[in-house]
Amino acid sequence: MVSVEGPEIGRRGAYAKGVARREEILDRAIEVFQQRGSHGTSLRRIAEAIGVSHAALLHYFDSREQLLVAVYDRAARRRDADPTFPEPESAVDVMIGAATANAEVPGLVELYSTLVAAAVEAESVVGKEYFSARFERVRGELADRIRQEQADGRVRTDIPPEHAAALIIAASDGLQLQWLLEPSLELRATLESLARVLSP
Amino acid sequence: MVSVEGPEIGRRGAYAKGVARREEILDRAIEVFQQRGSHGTSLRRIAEAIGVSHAALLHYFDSREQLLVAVYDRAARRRDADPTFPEPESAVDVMIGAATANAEVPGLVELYSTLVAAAVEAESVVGKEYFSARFERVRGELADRIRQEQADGRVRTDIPPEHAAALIIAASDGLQLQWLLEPSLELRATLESLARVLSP
DNA sequence: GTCTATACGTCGATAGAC
DNA sequence: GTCTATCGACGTATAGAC
Repeated sequence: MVSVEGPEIGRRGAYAKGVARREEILDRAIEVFQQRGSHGTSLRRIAEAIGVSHAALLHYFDSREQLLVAVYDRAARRRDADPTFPEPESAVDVMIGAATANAEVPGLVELYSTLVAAAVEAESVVGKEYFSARFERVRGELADRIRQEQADGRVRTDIPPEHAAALIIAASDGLQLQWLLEPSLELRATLESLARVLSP
Repeated sequence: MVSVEGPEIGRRGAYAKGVARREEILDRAIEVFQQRGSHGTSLRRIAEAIGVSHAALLHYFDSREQLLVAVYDRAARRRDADPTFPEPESAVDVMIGAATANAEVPGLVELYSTLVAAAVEAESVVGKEYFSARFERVRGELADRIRQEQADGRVRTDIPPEHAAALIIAASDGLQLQWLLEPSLELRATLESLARVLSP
């Protein structure tokens, strides 16, 4: 899982449909995923937890996948906006911060993994668009940071910034998966080892 | 996706049920996934492609998930046994070889991603067991290799072998996901950059 | 705009006949 | 060993109440 903003998901027009109610639903849905992960999160069960019919959810979202992406997007924005979060000092710190924050909400990491896996399938439209854009944006931002850090002599210069960016994201995502299956894995320390080999 | 062997999946007893027929089914199913990825691979559609009823598949496999894991396992064993595969020179080469071989069968990478994502969910029993064991085994094997390479002065010694092993797997898996969403990503070159920063 | 009711087709899984 | 029949749950779609 990975940080950063972008245009909001699944809002058809600026004020199409009840924005407040929509966000209320997303907030309730976030709680559901925090509690249950991706298990038992059919449209019908989410609707039940919120206290509406499943058809009501489809009044605000075109499909289950769009709802799930919107849930993840809102949860990610909220985390990125968290003021208690220390400003990261380096590109790797960005991912260490995000990954260790995620470690406290495994349900949302599950949601992220599920959605990315679904996004690579041919029939995924919303997810493919969202995560393609997200990966590209985060890679670009990290690459910019790394370029600057290389200029400052804080990162080795024998690796292209784009490679370093893609590797940092991949390591973070991949390690979180391994950690979900084996919680004794040293998530933070392993990412710090990556930071070490990237420094000159 | 990642290499290496282990005990076979979902075989109840040594010669329980028709082993030959079972393997026949798996081979046909591998073709289905190579062609369609994970899309359109319900039990019923796989059964249709093979020419049997979906209930017949459940005669050989306890559940759809078990079938899928067995399909992936068989495909992975076959690739690992491929004699045209050059013997890897280093731990990172192991993953570079596997990742670039996978690049020719995106359908099986999709299957892998889907299964790992499903394995982290609470209701997954077969998948959780299989991929936990697989990750642990591959981490152990890579860590052994890296320990040796550190002793030989071919890998920097300021990173614990276990961290390097987990990072190499994570980078390989995570990059394959990014590559599926953005095929212009330089999969092989990026992994080679990882090899470079790991060398002294 | 918000929502319920309802129906359609598909899914994984099970039971039992041949 | 393989089938058909059937089950409950699912995502999606539509009609229409308020």
